[in-house]
Amino acid sequence: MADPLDSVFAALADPTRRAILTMLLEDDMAVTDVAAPFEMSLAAVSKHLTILTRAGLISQERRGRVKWCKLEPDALRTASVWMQSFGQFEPVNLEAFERFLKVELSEAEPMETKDAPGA
Amino acid sequence: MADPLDSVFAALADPTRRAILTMLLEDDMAVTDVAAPFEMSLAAVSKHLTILTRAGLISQERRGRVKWCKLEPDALRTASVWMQSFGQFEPVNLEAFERFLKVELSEAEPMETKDAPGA
DNA sequence: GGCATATTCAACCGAAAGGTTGACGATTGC
DNA sequence: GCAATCGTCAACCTTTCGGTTGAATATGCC
Repeated sequence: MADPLDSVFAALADPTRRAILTMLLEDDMAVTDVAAPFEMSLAAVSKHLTILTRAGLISQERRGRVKWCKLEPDALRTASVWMQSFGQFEPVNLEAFERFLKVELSEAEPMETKDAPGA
Repeated sequence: MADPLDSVFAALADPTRRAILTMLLEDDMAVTDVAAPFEMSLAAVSKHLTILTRAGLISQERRGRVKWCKLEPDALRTASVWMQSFGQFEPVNLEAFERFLKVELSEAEPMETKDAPGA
């Protein structure tokens, strides 16, 4: 996987890993505490954390016998920027991009879902 | 995969599919033309297009024996909003966007020098 | 030292991803 | 009508993914 976007998007594709990122948004956490809310084993969560780390989405720092997990938003920014480029069709129109962002951020709360493009 | 974010991010995790989306950014294309620049078989590309369709990232419309593929950016927006509402980082900065465009567009070029489908 | 705690490793498993090939159903054009 | 074109389907293969379990490796505590 040469392209970092590969690993970032692959990491984001799993609901458990997205939930972990959301948890880490509030605070840094130890591995055991990250694992607590999930039904799966600790080892499974540990694997998820490895995947998130390799994607650059989190960092892990060991202090004593506890490993602390910390959100690393930079990797998310890269992917976000990539996706933004599809939001508007004039690739170099930064004004449109700016307008788009304003609308986007103000609508950040209601996550509407759309499907069935067949229409 | 209940959550639409699952399928959207999973679709974006593959470099072939991201390349397809970039191609469709310029114009709607027939399946055969989409497949032309890639080394893999037509059937493989057809599968990728099915995945993109199920994620809602593109739509496919059959006219005669040709099936046209069209970008559907709305699905991307859902994922984008998720990342924005998530990010502690300041709203995507325009410099990063500009830098991204330069890199992305210069990388997209050699792929299309083959037969320039849909140009 | 000895034991509990924190985390990973290793081996294994079933399912899904991503690719191939060959056959097949439509559609078009001569 | 028949052959070429467009695209998918079906079967198959290999690799990766996401999970399990049990053992192993630190580390902290008394």
